[in-house]
Amino acid sequence: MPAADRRQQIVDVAAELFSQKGFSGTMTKEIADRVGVSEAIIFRHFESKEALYSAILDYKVRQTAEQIQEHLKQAESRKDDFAFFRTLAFDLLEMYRNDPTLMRLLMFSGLEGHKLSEIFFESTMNEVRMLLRRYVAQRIEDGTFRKIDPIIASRAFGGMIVHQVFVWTLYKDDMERSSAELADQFTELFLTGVRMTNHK
Amino acid sequence: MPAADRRQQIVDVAAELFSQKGFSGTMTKEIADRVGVSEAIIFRHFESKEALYSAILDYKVRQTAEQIQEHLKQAESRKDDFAFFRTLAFDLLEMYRNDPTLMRLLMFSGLEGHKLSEIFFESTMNEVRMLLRRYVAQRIEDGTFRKIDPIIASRAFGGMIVHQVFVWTLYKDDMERSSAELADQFTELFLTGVRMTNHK
DNA sequence: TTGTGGTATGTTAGTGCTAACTTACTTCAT
DNA sequence: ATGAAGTAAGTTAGCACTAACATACCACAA
Repeated sequence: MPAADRRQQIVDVAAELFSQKGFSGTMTKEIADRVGVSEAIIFRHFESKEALYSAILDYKVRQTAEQIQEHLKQAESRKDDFAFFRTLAFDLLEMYRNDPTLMRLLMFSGLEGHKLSEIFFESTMNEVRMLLRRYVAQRIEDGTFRKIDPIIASRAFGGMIVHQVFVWTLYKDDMERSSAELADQFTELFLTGVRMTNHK
Repeated sequence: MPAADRRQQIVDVAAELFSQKGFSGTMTKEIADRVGVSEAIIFRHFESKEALYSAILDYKVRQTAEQIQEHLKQAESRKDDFAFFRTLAFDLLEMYRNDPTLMRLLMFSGLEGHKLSEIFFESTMNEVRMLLRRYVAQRIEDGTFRKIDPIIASRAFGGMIVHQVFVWTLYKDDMERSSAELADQFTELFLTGVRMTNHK
């Protein structure tokens, strides 16, 4: 098998394992076995276990960052408030639902204090936060939203989404709701909550 | 030092370490050093590292469960909606803020699939969820709240709170807001969002 | 065509260290 | 002098990582 393919294969398998058991809970031997190859091969492609872990996070973080950028653009192009928030919510929910490994990797590495996850939170996630804050601030100026704290309001909305992902990630969920339903209801609740009361 | 005291001391120190680095990231030697005692002492008090970990989770989970019960009771005794939700939000925010180790332990053990954290999520946290759902359902029946899905609405409110805790736990926060401010705004946003629009 | 070297991909069988856990012994208060 | 509290010094197993060797494939000069 050509080197590039094998490398990618190792990354895929290892991502799965690291996301299940964290960095120190995963053994290189196990990765090798799962790939169906001897342990030495791992170390031909990656300098160390640490380097492999970084490569995985880097890969996942890049991939996710791209997707999120896309979604942000799409959301920004929406003209009405409902479409804006609902698109954002739906896309993020779907993204994590389709790839649960990402959230687990981010949580593990966040807890373990790995740099790449910090970078992710401080760059990509920050863009999401900022977009939300700007949007809310703008609508307050417009007089459409009440005079709330845009930072807290943004966090409230983000919280609904992230927490749902959190629940999906950590426990077997006790409610069966589609991303669409959740996005609809979260958005409606939020918009009703922040709009001027005399507004339709 | 009497056995009971030493035991408690070990639990305290180990809780701190496990919450910082997870189960497999923490070494028994390190715990012993931090306690200022030889490693063998750890194993006189606990059968294994695993047993120590379970003891810690058990201790923390019980302690937290009690606190939460209290808070739920207090919240339930509140007559008006604002007081109910705001009390719940504030108490939970403060609880985790005062003891960040708990959230980290729960997250680590949740990710690692430890039983006790499952139990916690399925018993104590479930009570919180159920209380919220019942309350919301009741208010919908009363005609005070709009005909929303009580389960989703509860999750939305819970999400605001838990996510805030999540942010405090994982990243240096970029916003400085007190639990009181957050509780106020979350509650107001939520209540405005779910109430009948023609209601004051 | 064929032999020859070179390179890429792989394996086996370690090495050395670390970390959980143990044993055999010491100290000391009652 | 007995039992509770503690220690020093292992033992064992596992894990990251490596060295040495094996095989397949390919380019190309004879």
